[in-house]
Parts: sequence; structure tokens; C-alpha cells
Amino acid sequence: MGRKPCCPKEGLNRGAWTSMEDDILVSYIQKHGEGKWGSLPRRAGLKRCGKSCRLRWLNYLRPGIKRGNISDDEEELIIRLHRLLGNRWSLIAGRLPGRTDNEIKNYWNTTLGKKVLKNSGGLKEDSEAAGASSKRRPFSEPTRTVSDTAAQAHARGRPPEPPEASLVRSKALRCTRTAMMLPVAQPTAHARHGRALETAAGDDHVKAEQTVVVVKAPTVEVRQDHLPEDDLPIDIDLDLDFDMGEMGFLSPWRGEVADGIEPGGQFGGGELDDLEALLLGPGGDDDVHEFAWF
DNA sequence: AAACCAACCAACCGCGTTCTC
DNA sequence: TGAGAACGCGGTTGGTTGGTT
Repeated sequence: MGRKPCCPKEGLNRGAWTSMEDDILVSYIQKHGEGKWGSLPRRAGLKRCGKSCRLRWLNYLRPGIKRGNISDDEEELIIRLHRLLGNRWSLIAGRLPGRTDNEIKNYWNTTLGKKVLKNSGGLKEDSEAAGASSKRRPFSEPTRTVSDTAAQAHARGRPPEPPEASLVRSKALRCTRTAMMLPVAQPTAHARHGRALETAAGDDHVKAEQTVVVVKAPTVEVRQDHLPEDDLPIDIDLDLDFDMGEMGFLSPWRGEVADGIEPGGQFGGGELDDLEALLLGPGGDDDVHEFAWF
């Protein structure tokens, strides 16, 4: 028993879209709006799968789409966001107006991924990196959860090591707590909360006491006990995304990390145990699905 | 000029999540 | 509350293009 196809394949056009099909789709959506993709092809008179219509609209026909010519600034932003978010192409695309997840994914897999690997010394030779069996290996890396890391470490009988990348996350089922280590010497200012946080966290509160930011939906605590009292409130430029029950941090301190602090390098030994205890709480880790590391 | 190869990218596919009844 | 439909996402495929031999 295989999965039921989203629509019957017989009698449907496949492959590249013709300009006539594009015209039909655009004029239909302009008249009736987006949505109801399943029945759209029939209603619009297109011999296409609904999914295909949606993809075509979102990636190419939608107004405001930018194509090609990815600027240096955009490139840098993609790299930074990818470091933070991993292969979360739609989230990354959400921070690049006019760019689509598909374009960014393709750009990463064909261009940026190599560039990043090369710069980090991970790419010795192109041919070597490409591998003998796979001509075109995407540069997307599988994501790991901290739970995975912790579980492996637990099995080894020692605390998990800091992740290699600055962020380890999975496709979250539900995120109730997220932690990040604050560089000790943070400048002063304010905490900014995105719309989604307000939605999810309603009457959240922010206070400063120590160097760990712990987010427990629906509350937010910012602790910073290494700063003198008059340096508060601390400056955290956070975008908090609650998307389908998950949460992520974007652009902390505009991507800057204090001197001497390596991303992901703050955790280790007892410090990590403390953090785990802080995160997991007395209730254990049943409801913890992802952490963000910086 | 032809054959080959690598890169690019549009489109497809399957899965997980959310919505609706 | 459960089932099925709809939607959205990320991974993969395959056609096209441009460069090299």
C-alpha cells in the first residue's frame, strides 16, 4: 500500500510550464485569489496538479518575485541564516524579500554550499568533495537535534559536546524551551519581540539576571547576572519565530558574537549540565524538542 | 563539429502538520 | 475526537545550458 497520490497523474501536463498556462493561472488567481489548490486546476481549466500550480505561483508568478542576481549582501545573509537555521529554506527565504525557498535552496546547493565549505577548509578538491558515486551531491546537511546529541552523549556516559555548527535543530514537533548563551559583554538596549512571540507568549515578561536566555513558552526570561544592574535592560535583537508551534532565533545581536566566544563554544562540562538542568527542569525532557545554540 | 561533462534550476515527490468536517 | 483533505516544506530528479576536450 503506497501513499495515495495528491491527484491523478493521467491526463495531466507535466514538466515546464508554457506561457499560456502561466497566463491562465495568473488571471485565475488575480480573479479568485490564492488557495484551494486541490480544485484550482479544474476550476481554472488547467491540466496540472494542484501542487504544481501552487509551486508555479509561489516560485515564479507571484508578484514581487526577484529572480537571479543574488547580491553579496543577500549571499552573506543567506550564509548567516543557514548557520543559524540549517536547511530551513522557507524561514531563510522569509528574511529575503522577493526570494523563494526554492531559489535559495538551489543557490545554496549549487553555489553557496561549496563556497562555505571551501572557506571553512572543508572542501579539499572539487572532485574529491563531489565523490566518486554522486555527480551532484547537494550541500544541504542533515539536521540533528540536541536531543540526539544528548542521547548519544548519555549513552557514552558523559555530557554532550558542543555542536560543530552554531545551531543544531530538528523539525520541531513542539518547542517549549529554547536556550542561548549570551556573550557576557553585551551592550545595553532593549529586547524586541516579533509578532509571533506576542501571539504565542502573550503576557511574557523579560528580566535580566544572568548569562543564559531561557525561553519557556509562554514566558520569556532573559537573565544576565554578569552585567552591572545599571547596564540593564540588555540589548537583545531577537526575532522570535513561532511557526506551527516551533520557535527559532534569528539575527541575535545582528549575527555578531562577542570577541573570544565561539559559536557553540560556550557549552561544556558542568556548565552544560547546569544548562541542561535549567532547561529540562524537574519534569524531565519530555516536552523539550529543540534548542538553539549560539 | 561532436561528444562529454558539470553546473544550474524548474519541477516533482513524499512526508509531516494543520485544517475541516 | 478521529479521519481525510489540504497545505507547506525539504529532498531529489531530470532537462537544459554552457564550457571543455
